[in-house]
Amino acid sequence: MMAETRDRLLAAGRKAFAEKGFSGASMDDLTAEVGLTRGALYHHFGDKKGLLAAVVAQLDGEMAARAMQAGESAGTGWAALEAQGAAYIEAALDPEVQRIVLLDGPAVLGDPSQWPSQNACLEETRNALIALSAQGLLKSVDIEAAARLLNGAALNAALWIAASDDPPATLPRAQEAFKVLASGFMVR
Amino acid sequence: MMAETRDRLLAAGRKAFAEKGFSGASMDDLTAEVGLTRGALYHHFGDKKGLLAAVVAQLDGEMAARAMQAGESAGTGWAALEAQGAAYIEAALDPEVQRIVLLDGPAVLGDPSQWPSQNACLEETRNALIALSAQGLLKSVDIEAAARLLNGAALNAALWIAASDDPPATLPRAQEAFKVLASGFMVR
DNA sequence: GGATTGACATACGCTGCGTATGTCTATTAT
DNA sequence: ATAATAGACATACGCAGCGTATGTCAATCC
Repeated sequence: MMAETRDRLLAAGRKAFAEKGFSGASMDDLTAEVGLTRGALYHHFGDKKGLLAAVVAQLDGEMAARAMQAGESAGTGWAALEAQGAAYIEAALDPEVQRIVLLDGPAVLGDPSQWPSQNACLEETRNALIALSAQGLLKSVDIEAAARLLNGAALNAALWIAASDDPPATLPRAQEAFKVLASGFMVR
Repeated sequence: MMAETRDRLLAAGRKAFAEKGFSGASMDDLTAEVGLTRGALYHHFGDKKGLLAAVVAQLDGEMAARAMQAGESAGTGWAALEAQGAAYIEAALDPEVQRIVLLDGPAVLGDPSQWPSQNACLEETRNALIALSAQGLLKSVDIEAAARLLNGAALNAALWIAASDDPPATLPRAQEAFKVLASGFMVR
């Protein structure tokens, strides 16, 4: 019963934050939509930010799962990183992800790498780079820095795509450029 | 007289937004600090978002000026882009820039490329890439996409650096990695 | 010299958050 | 079995903060 209430609030929060943004979402409306009051919300999540953090963690997990799957099915080596980046860009095209994880999340909760959810996507990128390094396919660069830059590039690409006139047409442009850019880390 | 009032409000907004974030900044407090009331603010900027937009435009202009100067003094060719990127990363280390332009700005005003201030830094990067392309030093990539990715990488690097334990030590790691990454766009 | 516009201040209402308090149910202890 | 306690919510309250409507005063235009 209690876990179900939490889930309902989480789902309502996800919807409201995606549609109206963090500051635009009313906790009164949000809770009423699932037949509850603010009392339940503050009991489970502490405050408005707490709910956002929970929603972000959920979305982050889903994104990482997709990226990991994409990386695995692309086999090993350099193709895995490229596939992962492409998947990340695609995931970030989701309006929910965009608004909640990429825009409001950092503004309200601070730098993503400090989140308890520990930015699972960044972790994925790091792992891929480590694997490449072990295979001798990577230039000698700072892994952490490289992962950061790649992630940032992909993230910004997604923002660009979503705001563009024709997202479906922009997507491949970004993904192609990402591959070329990432090749900067490749041994020649 | 009137321009001076506007400037005072702008300065107060810049300070308040930097220190307390957008939602944390009170328009009452902010205006009182320069001996005015909210009436003046709404007269000059329309609403709270209007003030933020004006502050962002100001900061954006300053950043672009610094990046351009760095690019010019680095001479021509590939070094210019690298210097520009490094300057961008450094500029983004400023807490004011960080909080206002990189965090709250996108969350409140939406994608930076849609801002009236037209993200001057992105423009700089684009120009540098065009110059490189004309010199035949650039792989055949989508210029717009490339500029986006480079900018995103630099931006995220800045966020990482600022949140790190030892920013001064992290800075060179990021800048070095940026150079390596950017070389992905270089003809071999 | 009256009318109009611009540059602010003042007053008001409403939304919305967080907290304090109340109620009911389900355990746990005795 | 019942008393006590803790958990899961709802209700009630206070307060900050935004936007708007209205008022005032000076400058300018006709």
